Formats: sequence, structure tokens, C-alpha cells
Amino acid sequence: MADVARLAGVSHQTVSRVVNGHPNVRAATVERVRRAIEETGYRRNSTARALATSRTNVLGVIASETALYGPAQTLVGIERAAREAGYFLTVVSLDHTSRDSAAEAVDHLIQQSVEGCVAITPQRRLAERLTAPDAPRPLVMVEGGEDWGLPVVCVDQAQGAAEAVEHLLGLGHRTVHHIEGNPLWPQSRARLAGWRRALAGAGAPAPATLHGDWSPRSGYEQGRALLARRAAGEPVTAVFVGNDQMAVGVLRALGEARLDVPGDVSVVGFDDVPEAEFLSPALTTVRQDFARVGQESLSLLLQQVGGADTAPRADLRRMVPARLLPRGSSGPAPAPDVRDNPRKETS
Amino acid sequence: MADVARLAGVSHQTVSRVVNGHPNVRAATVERVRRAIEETGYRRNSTARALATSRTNVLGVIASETALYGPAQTLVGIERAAREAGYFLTVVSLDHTSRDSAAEAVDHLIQQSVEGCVAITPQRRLAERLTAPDAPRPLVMVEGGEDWGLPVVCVDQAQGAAEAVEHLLGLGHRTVHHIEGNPLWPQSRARLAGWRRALAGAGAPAPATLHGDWSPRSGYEQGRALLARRAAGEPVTAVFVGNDQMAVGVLRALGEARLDVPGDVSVVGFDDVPEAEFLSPALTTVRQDFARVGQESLSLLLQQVGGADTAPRADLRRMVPARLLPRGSSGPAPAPDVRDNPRKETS
DNA sequence: GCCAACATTGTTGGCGCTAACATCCGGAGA
DNA sequence: TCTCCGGATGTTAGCGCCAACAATGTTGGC
Repeated sequence: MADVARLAGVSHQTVSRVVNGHPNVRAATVERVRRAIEETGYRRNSTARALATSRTNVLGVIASETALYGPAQTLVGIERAAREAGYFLTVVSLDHTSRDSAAEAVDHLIQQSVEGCVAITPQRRLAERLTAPDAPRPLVMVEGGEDWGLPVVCVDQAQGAAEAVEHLLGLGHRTVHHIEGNPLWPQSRARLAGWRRALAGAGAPAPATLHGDWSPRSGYEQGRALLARRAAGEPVTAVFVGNDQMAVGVLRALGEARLDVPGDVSVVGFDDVPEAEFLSPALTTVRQDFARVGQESLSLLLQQVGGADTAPRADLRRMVPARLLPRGSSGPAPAPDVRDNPRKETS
Repeated sequence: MADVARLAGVSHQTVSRVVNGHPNVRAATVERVRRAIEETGYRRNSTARALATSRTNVLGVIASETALYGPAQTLVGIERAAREAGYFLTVVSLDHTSRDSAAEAVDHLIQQSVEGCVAITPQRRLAERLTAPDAPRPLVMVEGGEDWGLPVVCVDQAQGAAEAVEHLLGLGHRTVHHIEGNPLWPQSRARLAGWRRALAGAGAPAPATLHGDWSPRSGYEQGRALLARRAAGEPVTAVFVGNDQMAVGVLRALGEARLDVPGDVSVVGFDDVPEAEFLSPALTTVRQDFARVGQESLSLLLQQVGGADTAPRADLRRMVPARLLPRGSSGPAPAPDVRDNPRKETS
């Protein structure tokens, strides 16, 4: 910086002013400094700037399970939004093998003096750590629980789930079974609630739910459990699966039992992973707009910057709509005789 | 820090020594300072430390397509390895819609004064930018091309591909077709090379390759192109697909044409995404050890820290083996009469 | 008992930048 | 012509920390 100042024949402060776009600098001077910067290849040192202004321009992201489609997409969305807003991003992923990895992750970010934090890992333990007074502020949790006391951005999971269920009921199914994802994730609870609400709204009975963990393997296992119920006489003609990955496992289980989808059983997933459209049959699913989630998260974060930096306000919530994409895996309910006597096919 | 020093009755420098684990401090003093730190809740300011030491402790990662399984997994692996090595991570993803996003991304990292950089986006344009003298040093590219002049960590794609092809030839297939992924990715080129090498090694003819872009849609399209060739009389009994996502599209195309997998055509993918095992049929594929890639990248990065920080050395290469996982989608070649008269089935 | 040698602690001077204040200058108004 | 004001620039004082050196103990050997 001193070099630039010398070269341009001004003080280092004027250089600083030019770099920061300060208004009161004569155009000719700006030009001279610009050229000097060009010539020396000067780049402002963001560390020193951060020290002087006590603004790091860095936001933290706490992630986990970034191998899953949803979290990975959300992360990308946030990254994009952050860059547009002129922020850098530090990402830390939780390690599920360690007990207090949530605390470690938060410490990591505090140490980095981030100016804000987005958690895309909706874990209760993490939420608790983040409500502590020394946690980074402001903060936003993506898909956090309503009662966790944090500002939240989330997809309207319940609405998406309800749409899926209504779609199936509209096709003539008497009821819809549900395979839940990992119940520790609020997404999972919300989809469950939407499913229940839609069934209740249509006066349809709500069969006992099955519990998976988002993985294709768990989908397969729960699919088999569903088949066992069907073999026991329970009418199973439509399944709303917690996510597309599990739906793949369900399709597999149904296929092994020689059941036709959607002829015998209709299947609907959630997420709209790129593969969904190309499964056989193409998977009906509910699309989430992750890019939008990223944008809203950042907008909610920046909105809080102005306010009094006290405790996070739980009343701040942003909802992003979800959209049903009907495809081949959902069809009309099988003829009544089939449904009345399900043993026929599985025997 | 001054508070801590006052409370412990020592100078700030002694506090600094305790915090940094400097050896020559009396045990009693250490204890006193520790308690003072505890009491005041003091945390060292990493910005000031970075300014004083000119070491930021931050590594940069340039990513893209983090929605794809491979990049997402690699990112996780690097994050873990970095944390273990005591580094923070700044992630920037390339925006493919913008022409010079590679340059922007690198500038972003330079501005952040990262101490090193891992590129998990094997783009030629990016590689060129990274060979410029002002790019972050040291650096490592994951899956970079051999002639890009950068240190590289990569999975042994060629070996994995060759294993896949040999597996298929071993099942009696006369040859194996190949649907390539995005040809701009060196992974894609390497798999192609492995495929070609294995065919040549077995004296099998190499059919013209088909070109996809990693997406399920492109797999579907290329699968249909393959069917057209088959309909035209070309014997197609085994396909090695560039990745699992495209393989899903291929399976769909084959299914629509009422071809049985593996009865009529065997299909092998690459990556081993979690869904692969639960497709119908279960997809034979080649697993990449992404966690290992992350570790090796970091180790290669840190290894370079000692050396003279001149241009990146292209001779630094680390290879991670790949492993074939035979599953249901690959089976013996159909009986000769079927192969001799392929028109029969597609009509 | 004295001094060298070492262990322990304190003091000083930046790291590169920005905020706040100080200074200078030209032009409008009295 | 003089004053006053605001635009343009320079000067000074840190931001919180660490490296280097200075100044104390403290030990052991003669």
C-alpha cells in the first residue's frame, strides 16, 4: 500500500479511500491511484482490514450429511447467495461419530470470528448450542424445528406432503401409507404432519407409519415391512415415501415381490433428485427449491444484521413452497376386487 | 488479552505464550493464566494473529457441480482432513453461467489470503489460472489432467474402468460399449482410456463411444442411441457407463425397449452411489474412495508447504485405487443366436 | 560467595489497514 | 477584501496479536 501511495504521489490513506470507493476524492487522483494499483499489482490485505474494522466478511455454514441431495443443494444455494452479497464462506461439517461435534463446530466458527452463521443441519443438539449467548450472531437455521428458538428458513414440507397425499387420494386410493425419513430431522416430522393432515382432511384412515433414515437401504427394508403388512391382509395401494432415495429402495422391494408400480401400488417420493425422472417407472415426487432456500437464508441473515444483536428471534421464519411433480409411479387405485382381496397377488 | 494478563498478574506476552503452548513457562504460571482465561472467557482473535504471523490457517477449496455425488463426497473428505490438520476451509463454487468464474474464484481465494488451495473442479481454464504465479500456493488439483502442470490426486479411474470391462469380458461378452461422461473432465477421459486399454488387452474390438454429460438425462438419451445402433444390427450386450447417474438413464432406456438387464444387456456404472445397490437390477459399479482422496489431497498439500514455494510441481501425483463391485446388472452374455440376430427383440 | 548459563517474564515495535481528526485550499457570500 | 465552509488530502493512533530482544530470576559449579 505504501508503494502504491508513493507511486501515485499521495498518502496511504488516499489509496485506502480509492480502494474503498470513498466519495470525496478528486477524479484525477482516483485515476492516478488506480494506475498505480494496476502497476504494482496491489491487493488489499483482508486480514488487516478485518482487524481494523472488526468485520471479517466471512459467514459460517454448519453442515452435515452433505452427501445427501438436499443438504448439498442447499449448500450450493447459500454459497451463491453469499457471494452475491459479498461474503466469504467457511464451511464446517459435523462429524456424527463424535458426541460433541456440534459444540466443536460452533467453536470453530467463533474462532474464525464469522459475522453470521447458517446451520443446515437441523439437529436439536446444535440448536441448543446455538442459542447460547456466545454463539455466532446473527444466525439462521435451515429446516429447524419450530420450538428450537431460532430463526428458520424452510421448505413448506407439510404442504408438499399434503399435495402428494391429495394427489394419490384423488386417483382413487382409499388411503396412503407413509415411510418416514430420519425422525430427528424436522423435515421428516413436517412431512409426516402434512401426510396426516391430508388424510384427515379427506376423511381417510391413517395407517401406522414406517420409519426409515433417508437411505435407500432403509427404504428397501421398510418397503419389505410394508409388503409383509400387505400379505397380512392390510390394503396397501399407495405409499408416500419420505424422500426419493428411500423411494428407490421401496421400488426395489416392490419389484422383488413382483408388484407393478403403479398398477398394484403407487409410489411418491420427495426431493426430485435428478434420477427420479429416469427411474422405471419415473418417480412422482415433490420438488424443493433449494436455490431459493439459500437465498432466503441469506436474506434473513442480513435482515438481522441491523437489529439489536441480542438473542435470536424465533419468530423470524421464511417459508419456501414445494411443488408436486406427477409422474409415472403414481396411478389410479387398482380395481376394488383386487383391493378387497390383496392376498390374491402376493400369494 | 490485557484483561487476562491483569487478572493473572502477568504480561500479555506470557498469556500469548500460554495460549500458544510455548515451552518455557512455569507450570504455576500456566495454571494461573489458564484460570484467568477460563474466568474471562477469553478467545484468541484469529484475525489479529493472522495479521501478526501472516498465517491465516485457512485453506481454499474450489468446487463446482457439488450436487454430483463425487464432488460432494470429495468435499466432505477434504473438510474432514483439513479440520484434523488444524485448518479452516473456505469454499467457493464455480458458476458455470459466467465466463471467467474460474478467475473470480481464484481472486476470491487470493483476497482471503488462503495458505493453500485444493481444486476439485478439474477444468482446464481453472488449471491455467492456477499455474499463474499469483495463484495461491501450494495447491493440489483433484482429478486434474496429467498435462495441466499441477500436482494431482486422483482415483485410478483407468484401472477401475479396466476392471469393469474385464469383468464383463470375463462373463463372455464379445465387447463392451461405453457411454462417456462429460469429456471435459479428466475422469471421463481416464475411464475411456481404461475401457479402451482393457478391450485392446483382450483383443476385443472397441465400438464407437457415446457421449453424455454425467446427468441421468444424458444417460437416457445415449441409451436410446445405443438401442438405435442395436436395432441397426450392431451387437450390443454390455455397456460400461461413465457414472451411476447416467446408468440410471440407460436402465430406463433399456427398460422402455423391453430389454432385460442383465439377460439381454449388462450394465456397469461408476461411483457406487448409495442408490446403486437398490436399483432394479442392483447396479454393478466401481467404487471410489472419496474420503481417501480428501486425505491424500491434504497430505499432498501439506507436503508442499516445506518446499521452495515456486511453481507447482506437476510430478507430484497420488493415486487412489478403485474397486469393482459386481452386482445384478451384469451377467453372462446372451446365447449366440440372440446376439447374431438382434433385430428379433427390438422389432 | 561469585559468575556463567539457562529458565522465565517483560518491553518494544510492528503486521496492513482504517477511523478520526487535522490541515490546506478554493470559492461563495458579506 | 475578508470570513466561512466544505471538498480534498495528510497525519496520527490504534485494531489484537506475536517476534525479537531485554531484563530479570534461578540454578549449579568452582
